[in-house]
Amino acid sequence: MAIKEAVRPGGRSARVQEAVHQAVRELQTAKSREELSVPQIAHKAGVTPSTIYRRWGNLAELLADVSLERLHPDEEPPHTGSLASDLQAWGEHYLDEMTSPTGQCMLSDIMASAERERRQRCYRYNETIMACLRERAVMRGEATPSVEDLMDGVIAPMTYRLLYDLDTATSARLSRWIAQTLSSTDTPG
Amino acid sequence: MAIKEAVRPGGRSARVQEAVHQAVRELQTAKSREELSVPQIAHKAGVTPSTIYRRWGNLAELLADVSLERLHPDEEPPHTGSLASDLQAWGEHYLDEMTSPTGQCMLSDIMASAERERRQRCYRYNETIMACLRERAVMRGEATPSVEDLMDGVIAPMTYRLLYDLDTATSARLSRWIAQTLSSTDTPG
DNA sequence: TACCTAACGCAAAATATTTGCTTTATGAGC
DNA sequence: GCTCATAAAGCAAATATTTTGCGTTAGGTA
Repeated sequence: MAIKEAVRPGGRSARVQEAVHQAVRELQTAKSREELSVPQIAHKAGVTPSTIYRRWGNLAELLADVSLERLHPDEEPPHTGSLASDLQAWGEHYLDEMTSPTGQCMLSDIMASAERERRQRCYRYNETIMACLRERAVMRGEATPSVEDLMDGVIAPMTYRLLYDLDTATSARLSRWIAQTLSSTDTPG
Repeated sequence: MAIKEAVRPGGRSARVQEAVHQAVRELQTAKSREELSVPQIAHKAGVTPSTIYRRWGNLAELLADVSLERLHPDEEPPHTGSLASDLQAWGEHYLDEMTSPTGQCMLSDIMASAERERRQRCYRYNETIMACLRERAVMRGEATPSVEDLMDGVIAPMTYRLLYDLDTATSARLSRWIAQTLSSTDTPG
């Protein structure tokens, strides 16, 4: 099953998709992950289970789809004056979200997806944010590392710890990652 | 369901566990992930499905259990003379394993596990290896970063890309991560 | 307006999962 | 060694989920 990006918009498909997503989001607030089932979601969404199976394949992919949508940037990260502080501010907000039970579920739902594309989209999402913050810094004339270096130096350790060792995903460490990553360009040569 | 580490060893439990693990490993070579099922594994292992459900809870946890066992260090990483080259050698081998279809399955099976403990064990496993390589370097009198810095600087970006953006998990990048990580201690202050 | 077709509903069939109860095998105490 | 207590396995019935074939509906297009 391929990831469907654009179902015919505005039509019945779109309504069904929205109803199902909505049903998942509502049920998630009331029930634990293990209590969720496709028939249950289908019933709440006013849809037959086979519709869900045909569209998403299985529960895991559906949950991953919903989580990925939730991840999307509501708005641009706040401006704080420097790349270091932009990274710190955005990162602390992100850590807050992702260390919460809801955030942890989102992360593991996405990781549990068999679709490589889906996981990659998660990567691209963070990449877009890094590119945005970096662009601001460039405009201000700051020396900046490449987007790739930001991904490796800041996003990677943060995500790694969010996934594997939650207790060590802290804003104190975030500061270190940022400092370390920026230091390689601040004093070039 | 908690992770069971030590079932009564040598007894029937151990035999069942081994038979089931074995059955999974054999079936994995012949079938794709989506074709695997608990009843099928149970049959191959000469066991009833309910035994598997009671011991592991579901297919995902069983697969995660098997994958985690496979991850365990067969032997100590080879000595190559310096921390940088030890890291490079071990890392290339690890990348090789984990970029293969089998390795990718292992990773996602482990990530799909709902058990935080299980994922954390994966972290500890890498930490042990980093500690081992670092210890060698210390014995040789090399300046070395902390284990935590090795995790953040080398393991994190490598794992992050293995999970989210496979094509960019390359040994060329590995060299960069190693160089970058070691440079912060090579020329201290 | 009249197709064409993707997506949905429905319901039966196939699978998978859970559960209550029975049986077996192991380890502990004698 | 023998007996007992118990954890884990087997079995089978009851549930629940997932798949599938086929008829229906609603958007899109000519």
